[in-house]
Amino acid sequence: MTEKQNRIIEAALDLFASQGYASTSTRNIAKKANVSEGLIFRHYENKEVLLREILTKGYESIQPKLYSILMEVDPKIVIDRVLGLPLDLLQTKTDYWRLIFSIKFQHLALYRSINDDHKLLDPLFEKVEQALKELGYKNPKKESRIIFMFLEGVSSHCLKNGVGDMQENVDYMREKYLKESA
Amino acid sequence: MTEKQNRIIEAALDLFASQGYASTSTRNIAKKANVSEGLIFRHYENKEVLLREILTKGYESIQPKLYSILMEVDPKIVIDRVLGLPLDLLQTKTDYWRLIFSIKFQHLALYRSINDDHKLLDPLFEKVEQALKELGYKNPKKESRIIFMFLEGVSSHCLKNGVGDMQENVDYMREKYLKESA
DNA sequence: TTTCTTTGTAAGTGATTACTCATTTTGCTG
DNA sequence: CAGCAAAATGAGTAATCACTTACAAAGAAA
Repeated sequence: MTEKQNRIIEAALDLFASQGYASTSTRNIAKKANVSEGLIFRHYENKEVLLREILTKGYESIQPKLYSILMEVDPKIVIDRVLGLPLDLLQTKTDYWRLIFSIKFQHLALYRSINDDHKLLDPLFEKVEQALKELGYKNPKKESRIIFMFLEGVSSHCLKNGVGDMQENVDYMREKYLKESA
Repeated sequence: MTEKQNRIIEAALDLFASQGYASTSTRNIAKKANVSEGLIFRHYENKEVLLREILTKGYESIQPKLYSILMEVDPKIVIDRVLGLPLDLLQTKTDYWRLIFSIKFQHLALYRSINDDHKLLDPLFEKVEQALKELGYKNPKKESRIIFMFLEGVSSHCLKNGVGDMQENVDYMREKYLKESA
């Protein structure tokens, strides 16, 4: 990876995340990265390949976090960590997380083909289900679904309205699921 | 509203929802609506005005549902109806609902200016909070936030993966909040 | 130095974009 | 029927799009 290649990736991620993939021109990416437009196509076959490269790199950058949760044995810590994920990713990987959400709705076919490669949250789902089971929940599968729908909602909400006081709500969710095991 | 005007609105909603606003050309809208491209600009100043018109009409079409919930006095029915909203809107107003979600992330400024005009779910939030209070919940505000994050997650999830067995999860949520008032 | 490959640029390409405009058709009113 | 305004068209516009191509630096190995 040359330095200019890095600048292209960073500029494209920034623009894709803030304006959307379709509304971002390769011309503007080149301008922001301070390289010639032709260089983009030397390194990346076309605009979509560039997007896939960005998504793959983004996924790789958050994988350690997912993996460390999957290795956790204490069920309470599993729940605690999973509930903290959206706000964590939102603050440390803002652009990547925003890009993921915008791709979902406007380039569904593309999103699915990418999601087949790196299934982001699927393994976590089973992990949470198992953790809830160990904590004595009667319906671990359905409780797990509720938690994941809640987390998807938190991500979606914060991306458009900002984080605000969402930490409080996540903490309340933590109390709910960790103190009153039922 | 002429008939051709209606065809333009319908074609544009269909294409905006399935391909995204930015990737949909006025040329294709005209072709799908079977009208000349110029006619679009006779009725709508530009592409963005057309989008706003679509969003306003969509909002008006779901307003009766929101209003009937706001008029409901039985707190249990309020919760029940609100929890049913996403799957209801997803099946009866699919394109509009998909469009709303896609606009959120890729045209945030536009979405905010629209959301200022017709605040979709804000009044419902207070209604749910009040209902939970009446049902004896100790933290009605935070429980209400959980419900709305859950609903946003359900909408988001179903738009990309289909409804699937989501009805079960919504029903489980109903049980949770209606049977064990706490 | 010579040769070769990689990295990079600048000026293009045809296709497509949102939008305009001159003109014609349509439908209504007196 | 005449007269007129609104509805509708289709051929335009300049600008922008993703992408190509011809060519120049730059670096490494001989």
